[in-house]
Amino acid sequence: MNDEPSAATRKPRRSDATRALILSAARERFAAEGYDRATIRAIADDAGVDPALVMRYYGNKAGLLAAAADPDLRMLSIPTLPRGAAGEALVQHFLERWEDDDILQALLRTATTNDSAAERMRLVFAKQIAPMVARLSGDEKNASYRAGLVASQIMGFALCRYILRLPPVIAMRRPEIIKSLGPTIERYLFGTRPV
Amino acid sequence: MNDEPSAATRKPRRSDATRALILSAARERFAAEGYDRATIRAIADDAGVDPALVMRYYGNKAGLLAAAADPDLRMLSIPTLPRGAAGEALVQHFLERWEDDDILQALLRTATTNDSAAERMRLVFAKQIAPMVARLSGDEKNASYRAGLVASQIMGFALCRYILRLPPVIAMRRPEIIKSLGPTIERYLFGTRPV
DNA sequence: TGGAAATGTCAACGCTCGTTGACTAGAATC
DNA sequence: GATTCTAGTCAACGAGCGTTGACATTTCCA
Repeated sequence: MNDEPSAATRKPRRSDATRALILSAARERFAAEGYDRATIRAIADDAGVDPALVMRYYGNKAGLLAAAADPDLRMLSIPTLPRGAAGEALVQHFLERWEDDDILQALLRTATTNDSAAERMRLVFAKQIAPMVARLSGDEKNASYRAGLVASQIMGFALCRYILRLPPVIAMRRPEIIKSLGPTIERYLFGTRPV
Repeated sequence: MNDEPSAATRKPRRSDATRALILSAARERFAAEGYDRATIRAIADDAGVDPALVMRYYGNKAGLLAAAADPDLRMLSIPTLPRGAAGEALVQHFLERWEDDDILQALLRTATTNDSAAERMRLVFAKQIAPMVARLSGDEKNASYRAGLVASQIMGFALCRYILRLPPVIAMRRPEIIKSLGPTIERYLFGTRPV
């Protein structure tokens, strides 16, 4: 997904700070406005840089999106939990991810009208969510089915809370969210699959 | 929401057929591409008219969206069902609505980057979903909380299936969807609210 | 120390978009 | 039958966008 050498192996460039500034501004703009409405000019402005520099570093607008929208859901940090604990733990983990990382909002806002962003969401689903669900559920055979259901509930909640801002969904406090959605996720992980 | 006189009371205009043609083209374009990417020029082209005519009839692009995105979820057609039947019936009803009416896709695609569309979704939630949930659950006091949960699951599933097109979510057949999501909706309607 | 590379700016291009106002043809009305 | 209203077209505008290439400045290295 990221064909650049990792930060550890690559020798530092003098422009790294500027690149990071641009990327951070891009994430914020993409998160707030989505791909189409977020302009390179505005992003460059936020970063205190000329628009042409953004092109120099990231090729074009799609390249900037690709560089900015590479989320890490940190699925490996979730321990393998028994039934009765896994659902709520998962909900809590996702809530934290959504609130800590602008990228997820950016990606969701963008993916509804931009197919390369949607493709990236499918990749995140396949590479991060599905394996995690397979591990937690212990049901390798139905893992992608279960992962699809988990994703539908988690992303639906994020959509209603962070994007559409439905008042009763915003009003919910974190413990209530965890207690409300936890059993749903639990059932999607461990419930019997209908015939 | 719609300040024009209804079709029944207003005397017919010679241009009604053209207006309907434009509206239908707009719905399709908005559904397929979202507000920003759908251009008035393309919509006018689909309808076989000049772009200026769209402006004449709907004022501006926002007015066209407002006229086109006025969904009816047909909530009144859902009978008051007992526990054990309501969840699955609701899922089935929403599935049909999403597949029959382009507007819902258009509205969702648009609402992620356009606040007036998001406002319209909040209105649909408040005027159509919440009252229906209040009626079905019989729990007037917690109706908006329950409605928020129901919306999060239903819209999340629609998002994953129709917009993001996650493969395992597309692969599910209708009976499986109903059996999988039904119990979740059921719990959101009738389950005890956590403290 | 001198030249090459890297970093960054500036002005402009070509394109598309929403929107406007003048205009034409046909229907309705008196 | 003259006039007024409605339906629709046409060409153009101004603005904003992504993108480009030429240029200035600073840093690195032999």
